[in-house]
Amino acid sequence: MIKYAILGLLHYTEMHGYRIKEHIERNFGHMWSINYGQIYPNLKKLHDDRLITMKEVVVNGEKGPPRKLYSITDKGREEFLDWLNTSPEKPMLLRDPFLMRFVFFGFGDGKRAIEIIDEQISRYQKELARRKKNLTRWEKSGIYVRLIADLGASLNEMVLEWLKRSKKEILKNAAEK
Amino acid sequence: MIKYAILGLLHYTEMHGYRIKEHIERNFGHMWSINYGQIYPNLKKLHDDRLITMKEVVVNGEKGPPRKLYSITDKGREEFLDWLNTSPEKPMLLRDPFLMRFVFFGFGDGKRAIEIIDEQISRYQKELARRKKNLTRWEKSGIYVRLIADLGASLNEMVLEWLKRSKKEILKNAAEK
DNA sequence: CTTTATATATATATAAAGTATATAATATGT
DNA sequence: ACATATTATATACTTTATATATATATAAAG
Repeated sequence: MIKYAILGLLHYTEMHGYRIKEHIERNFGHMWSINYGQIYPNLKKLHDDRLITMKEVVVNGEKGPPRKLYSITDKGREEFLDWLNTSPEKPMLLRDPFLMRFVFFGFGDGKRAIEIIDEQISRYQKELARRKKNLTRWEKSGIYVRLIADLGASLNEMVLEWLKRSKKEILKNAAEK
Repeated sequence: MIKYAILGLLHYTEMHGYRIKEHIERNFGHMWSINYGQIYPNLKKLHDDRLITMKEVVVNGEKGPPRKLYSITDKGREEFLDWLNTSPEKPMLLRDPFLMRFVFFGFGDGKRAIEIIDEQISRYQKELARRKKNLTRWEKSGIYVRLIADLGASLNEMVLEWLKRSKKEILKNAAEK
C-alpha cells in the first residue's frame, strides 16, 4: 500500500525520498508514520517497474548529497487510478501497543495500569491540541484531505474521552472490592 | 507484539495454535485479525526460548491431527508481566486501505468515490449492529476487556457518522461547482 | 581555521507482521 | 466407498517496520 501512497504523492509533484517522508508525516502523519527503510526500496521497485522516472539534481546552496527527483509516468498514473477505483480489501486495522496492554491489565498491577493510562491521557491531550490548531491548515487542501483531518481530530477526541471514562470506572471498580 | 498477545492468552489457560486464532478473533477481533502464518512461527520461537512448554495430545472423538497444547512457563509469565508494565512505545497506528484511498479521491472519479463511500457505510452499519449485540457478552470478562469492547463500538459508531457526514459534504461541494 | 554539531539525503540489513498455500487427520453425509 | 467439511499444523513468500550505516554541506563553537 505504501507503493500507492508514494505514487499518490508524486501525482501532485515530483519529489525525492527525503521530501516524501516529510510530506507523509505532515499530511497523513495523524495516523501513521513511515520510514526510509520503506521509502527507498519502494522507490527502487517503482523505478524498475517504470511507474516513475528519476533524475539526479544538485541544488546550489542546499545541504546534503545530490537529490534523486522522481516523477510519476503515464503507466504509473494509470496503475494509481486503477487502485484508487478498486474497493478497499480490508477494514480498518487498529494495532496499538497501548490497547494491546489494556486488554491484559487484569493480569498485572492495577496501580501501574492507572499510571500507564495517565501517560496516555496526557499524550492524547497534547496531540489533540496540536491537531485542533492545525485543522485550518487543511482547509485549502481540498475537501478530502480536510475531511481526513477532521476524522483524525474526532478520533483523537473520542479516545481521550474514553481514556478518562475508563480511568474513572477502573478506580471505582477497584474501590468497591 | 503478537508474541505478547499469545503469552497473554496462555496466561488464561493452555491452548493450541488453532484455538489461539479462534480466541484472538473472538476477543480482540474488533480491531485486528491474525493468521496461522503468524501464530505457528511465534509458538515455535516462544518454545525455543523456553517461555512456553508443549505437549502433544490426541483427544478421542475430535477431528484433525494431534493437537500441540502450549502452556506458559514461569519465565514466560515473568517476561509477559515485564512487558505489561512498560510504557507503550508508539501511539495508535491506523493503516486503513479505505482511508488511504480517501485522501487521494480528489485525483479520481467523484462518482466512483461516492460508490466506495457507500460500500463503506453499509459495511460499518452491519459491523456496528453485530458489535452492539455482542456488547453484553463481554460484561463478565472483566472490566478491561469490557472497556475495550466499548471503545470498539464507539469508534465504529464515530467513523460511521463521519462517513455519512462526509458523503453529504462531498455531494454538496460537487453540486456547487 | 579546525573540530563539532546539525540538517539533509540515500541506502541496506534485519526483524516483525501479514498473505497464500500445502499437508494431514478425522468425522459425516451420500 | 468416496467426496466433503472441519480441525489442525506447517512453510514459503511478500510487505511492513526498525535500526543503522554512509555521505555531503552548512552552521556554530572553540
